[in-house]
Amino acid sequence: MSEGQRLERLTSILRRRGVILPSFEIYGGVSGLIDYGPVGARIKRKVINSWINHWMKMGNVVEVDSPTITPESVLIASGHVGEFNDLMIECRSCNNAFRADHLIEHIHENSESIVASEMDKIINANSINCPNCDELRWNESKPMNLMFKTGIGAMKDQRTAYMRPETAQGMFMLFPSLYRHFRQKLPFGAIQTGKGYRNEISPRQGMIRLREFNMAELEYFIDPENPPTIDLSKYDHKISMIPDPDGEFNTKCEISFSDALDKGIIRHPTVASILSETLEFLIDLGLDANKIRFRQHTSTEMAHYATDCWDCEILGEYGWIECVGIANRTSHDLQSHETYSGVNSLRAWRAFDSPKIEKKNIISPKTSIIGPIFKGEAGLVIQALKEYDILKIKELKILKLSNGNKVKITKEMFEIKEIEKIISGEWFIPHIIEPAFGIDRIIWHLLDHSYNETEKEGENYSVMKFNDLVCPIDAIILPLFEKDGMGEIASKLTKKCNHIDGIKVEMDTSKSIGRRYARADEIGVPWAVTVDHTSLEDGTITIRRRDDQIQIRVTIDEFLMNLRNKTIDNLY
RNA sequence: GCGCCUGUGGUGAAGGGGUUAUCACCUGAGGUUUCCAACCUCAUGUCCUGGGUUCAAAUCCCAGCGGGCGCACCA
Repeated sequence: MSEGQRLERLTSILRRRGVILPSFEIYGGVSGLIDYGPVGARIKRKVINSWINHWMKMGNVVEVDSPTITPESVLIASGHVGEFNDLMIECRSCNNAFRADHLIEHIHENSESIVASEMDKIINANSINCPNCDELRWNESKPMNLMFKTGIGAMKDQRTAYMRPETAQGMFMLFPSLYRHFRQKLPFGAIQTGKGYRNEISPRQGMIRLREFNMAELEYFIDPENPPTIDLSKYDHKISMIPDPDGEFNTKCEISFSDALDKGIIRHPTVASILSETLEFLIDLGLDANKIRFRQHTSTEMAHYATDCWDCEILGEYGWIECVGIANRTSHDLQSHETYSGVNSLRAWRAFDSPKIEKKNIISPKTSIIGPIFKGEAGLVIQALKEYDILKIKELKILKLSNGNKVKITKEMFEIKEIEKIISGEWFIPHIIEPAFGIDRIIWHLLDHSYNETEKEGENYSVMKFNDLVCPIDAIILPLFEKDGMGEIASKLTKKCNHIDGIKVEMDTSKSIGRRYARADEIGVPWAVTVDHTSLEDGTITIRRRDDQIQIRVTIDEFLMNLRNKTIDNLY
């Protein structure tokens, strides 16, 4: 079998067996949109469930669910409206396209905020030639909107909105509610799975770059001064890491998470623990640990606010692909939502170990004297006195009130008092460590790593080696023949299996037994149960293990019990 | 977005102006068969879409849509 075609053979199977298919195909299809068919949707569901269960195990993590339609203001604050509206410009002589702001960044301070018409003027006035062919023949620059725009409300007066480009904003919006839910104690996390939308210029590479995609994100809110430490010893073996090439450790290495943290390659303890949790999740799903690596962003690649970013990359038919991005987003997101919205509820309280006692002098107006003298204006006088600079109070003779009037002040009207203020803590904006998972990319690599091509009696033979966590069908029931009552036993057994929570079983009666095994292997069914003549006599069935084709004979009850407990392996 | 290549049953392919479009596998029905893609009979199903050229288009031309690769973009 030639290596170059493995990708094509795999995609053929995925289509034929209803795993992944192009969407809207009878109308010609739409690039960047895919369907999960009957088999694929089941895999996707199980991957997402595993993901949710994995993070829920932390104990201080809850799931939330927010709208995909997001008002423009939210995305202005998050920076998406700015970032995702870059101007593109095209060279008429060589047809290359460039980001217009990149062409003029050396001559313009704020190159990202220029409108299209002004951009064209600047480029032509400064004779910026095409970096590729050195000609000065540009088309007009056009904004390239990477978000799907929509409007809330049916008539005019619509409020501009976009389909969310990430689920994270929903979690940020819910911070006040999360903070209350967790009894105002950090750290805690919120997870969300769901669709995200990016109107990619050119979706490529099958399901790697989609316009509508499944994402799963955890926002882990922490106190930057008391970052939580999590046990890193779970994964003590060596991990492939590519640290920031501009950093101190600039060579690819095999190192454990705890060593990488000790050496300062990973710059934050919580980031280290999230990296380790991420790896554990991927390996549990069945991805090949040797095809997973962590790559640190260079400082230029990183968003300006982030301090430590890692990509978890997985190797497959398309090379190394980023499947998870893990970032220390610091206080940036909550901070900018506070700034843009004007609220101050996106904060947490940090109690000091012992309350701080602050002593200070204040101006204390003597109201019993001021009142009779100034009558109606007394309130304003008291106010103005309190706000007066205490260092200059001794020279004070004429005081200007907020209504513009000036009044004469004498020493009898106030006194300087020393007061004690007990400060037991402070408000601060929590920092956020965020792992963002591209579920479709992970599923692709799961399919890729699970897909095994072998030969059986001279013929190509395909097996998907899924584990219990992700297999679309837990077992297939096969009556050897559909006569003498074998079919009936099989139907009853199928029904019983499907009544077990979380178990999905199918029956297959058509064609020879070998063909049915092959069909089941192709979509990764781990167990094939055969009802044969012996079953008619003593109620036993045979179980065939997909990965080594070894068969054992057990009673139906034994099978059911072990299927429920996922312990069939123990019968061997 | 641009350039090059490309699109034929569910899958993979042949056919490159001329009757009713071919093949393999798959799928369905029946038969046969005592556990790894067996066999027999029958059946379903296709020229991406829209224009144009022509007496005649799956075939040639143009556009759109989809796919692959490169550039660019994105992460």
